[in-house]
Amino acid sequence: MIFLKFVSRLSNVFYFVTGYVDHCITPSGYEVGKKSGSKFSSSETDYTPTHDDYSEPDSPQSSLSAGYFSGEAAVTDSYSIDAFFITDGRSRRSGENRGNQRHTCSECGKTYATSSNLSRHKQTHTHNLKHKCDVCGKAFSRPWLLQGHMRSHTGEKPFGCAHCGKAFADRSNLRAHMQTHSAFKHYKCKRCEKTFALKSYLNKHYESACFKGSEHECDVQS
DNA sequence: CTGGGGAAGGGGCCC
DNA sequence: TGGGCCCCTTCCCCA
Repeated sequence: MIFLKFVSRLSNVFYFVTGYVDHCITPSGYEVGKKSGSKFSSSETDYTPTHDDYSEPDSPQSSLSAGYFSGEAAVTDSYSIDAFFITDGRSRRSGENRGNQRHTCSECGKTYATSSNLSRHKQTHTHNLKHKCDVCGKAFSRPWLLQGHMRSHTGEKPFGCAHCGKAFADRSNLRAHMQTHSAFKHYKCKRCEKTFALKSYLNKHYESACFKGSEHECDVQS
């Protein structure tokens, strides 16, 4: 069973921020990541924000780096950049090719891969927020949203960057932070050709004077 | 205007 | 059916 799970993760997609090694991080920092066993380098696995091009990993090693930072906040784990950008395969892309019947919401017409997903979605129509914070009273639709919210009260930051030591309460925020370590800026403005490391930066740029009032589309620098 | 981080929402999938 | 974990995305705020 454990082996099957392991194999399953082997087939999962992953991505990696390019340019990081040569342009940004300290050698020692990268070595920490290398210890995780990943053989990938920027030359062989380019991170593509459109997620159109994934490569199969040759090595299953990932997860956590050897580094451990204990800053002001309690950091449970620290993640190297290569380890961090290897997913466990539960990404939204993994089920796209299944071709299963979609489940449609009778209220809004949105479709979902599973009945469970549809059921969960329907809760957003009823506004049934049954997961309530004991501290501030704020309610959430899902338990893990409450968990993440509680970290804002406790100051817990389980996700640490193995390269700079900064810790985050949210994994996605750490992921975004990892991209700031990359010297390559994958998102390019179609009008002025300025490039940005994060898509959100580009979107903000689009809302700036450069692109105000005209059509735009996200372009990815190749 | 850009860069960065915090917080939250919601879909995919597994158990 | 629902919890839990994954992911991406967006919004907001601040330097």
